[in-house]
Amino acid sequence: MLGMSEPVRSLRGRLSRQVIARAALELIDEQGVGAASMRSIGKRLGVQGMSLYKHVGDRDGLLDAVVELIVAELDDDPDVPRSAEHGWRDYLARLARGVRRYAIAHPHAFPLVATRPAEAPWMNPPLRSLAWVESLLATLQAEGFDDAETVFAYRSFNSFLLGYLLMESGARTLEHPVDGDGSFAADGSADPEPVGGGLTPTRSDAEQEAVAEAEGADLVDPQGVVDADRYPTIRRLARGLAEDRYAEEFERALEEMLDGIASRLART
Amino acid sequence: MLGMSEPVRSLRGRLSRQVIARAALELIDEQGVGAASMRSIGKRLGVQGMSLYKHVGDRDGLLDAVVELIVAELDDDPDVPRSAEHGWRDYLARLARGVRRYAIAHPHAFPLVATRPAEAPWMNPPLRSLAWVESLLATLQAEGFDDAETVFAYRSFNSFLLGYLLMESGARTLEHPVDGDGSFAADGSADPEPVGGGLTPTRSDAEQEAVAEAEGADLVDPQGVVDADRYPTIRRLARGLAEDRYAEEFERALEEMLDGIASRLART
DNA sequence: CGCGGTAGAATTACAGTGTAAGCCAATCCC
DNA sequence: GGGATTGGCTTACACTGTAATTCTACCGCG
Repeated sequence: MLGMSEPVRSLRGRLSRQVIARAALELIDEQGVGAASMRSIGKRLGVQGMSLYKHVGDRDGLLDAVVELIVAELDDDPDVPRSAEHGWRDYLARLARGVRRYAIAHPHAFPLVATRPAEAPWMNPPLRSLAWVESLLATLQAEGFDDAETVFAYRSFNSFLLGYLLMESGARTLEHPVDGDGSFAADGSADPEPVGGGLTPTRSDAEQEAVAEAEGADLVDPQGVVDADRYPTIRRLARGLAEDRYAEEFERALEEMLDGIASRLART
Repeated sequence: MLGMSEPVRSLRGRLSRQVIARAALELIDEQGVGAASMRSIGKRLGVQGMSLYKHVGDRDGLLDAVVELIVAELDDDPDVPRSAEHGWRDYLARLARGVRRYAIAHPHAFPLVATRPAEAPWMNPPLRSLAWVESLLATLQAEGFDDAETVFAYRSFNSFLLGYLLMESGARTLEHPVDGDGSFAADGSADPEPVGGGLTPTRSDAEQEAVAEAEGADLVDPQGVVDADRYPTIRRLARGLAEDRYAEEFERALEEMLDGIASRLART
């Protein structure tokens, strides 16, 4: 038709599990997981939302694809080793740093990696792929770990990274907010009569809530300043607690975790 | 009206943030977080769904209330100490065991405790309440910890519990499934062309996916049996990896974490 | 060159979700 | 008693995931 430069040119075949996951991850990074709806992902790809189902099957499938995509960043990370050329400590340390890199790259998505149900009880975050788990286990065994030591190291590795990085990415998320969990940001009203008494040693249970001086209650004002009378220690340590020492602390905690594994080796 | 024994008797005042959170937590425990919608919670309380908004303000508020409720189980736990009568090690260990108790009591809800955005960057899971954080920090200081040591111990405590318990509750969740994340269970079709190449050292990026022998791909069959050719180490260690040694391992890992704090104390 | 067959995107439709707005009755306080 | 207020009810709407169906551009074949 004469002036029509590009009459849309057929979207056929432009979609795939991979490009969908990529688009979803972008949305999550920019606006939180709640923003990644089928329709919004479709829109970003110039496609109709329902079309995604041919490739991901399901919303759960979509999220699984996102998790795979994130974990797959390890494959492209040049500092992550394929085998223990410089010993198991170096191997595990580099791998751990690779995991931290992707966790920091996707603070809004990391909780997904950490909490999505696994395909088997031993297939734990943050590796979450048969290939990487096999690689880790086989590498340790090649380094002389026996079965029990290997399992021990695997669990130490997982739970250390999970805990540390969830803490770190949780704190970082607060600095780049976006919205709670999905849906839309509600105005910050609040003033929430807290549900638990809070450390009072009363062990009763029912019918005694009465009035209970429920006024000021646990509260952190918008600036993050806490009631100095009730929480003096927090108040005093607040600055130190908020300080970003995550990088060095990670290195130190990592070494400590590796020491734990080493001492377990020495013990047998 | 003669025969009308109880003409409904006015639901007025029966609702509160607390009873709502309780109902929501029951639903979550039984059927996963996705099952706890405003309307379904309302139904369980014999109430209209919209009525909840007068008490929780928001869905986020609801989830926060659930988290508060769970953490508040520490208040009623007779084995959780209020102060370090038997030294800081005993104090931290008992507190940690209390946290583990509520994590195990609510495996479907624990990810909420672990990942819900905090009110301040230093207010980390799994304690999540000013009262408990204040208690922990003050107790340590009373035991002679200086500021840096206190912060260090706080972080170690948090990230250890977060990691270990998320791993454990994740594995346990697989044994008591229910449904992925919300919505309804999709039939277990799958066969998902994996999104990442998986450990291949190729660093290209685009246009080379071609066919890529994408057949068998990373797969764990319904019985949890893996391809023994491709993943021999996993296959061999599978039994050991799946074994439930969480209780003893927790105790050992806990001691190790406490050792880390102790050695940090000694170093100054 | 044409011509199914088919894969993959579009369309329609529906139940379920969070929540804004307004209503109305029960309760409380004077 | 009689407002005022509280708290549950109703209605309504935009948005979600997804089942079912239709359309259409492309592929391999003759």
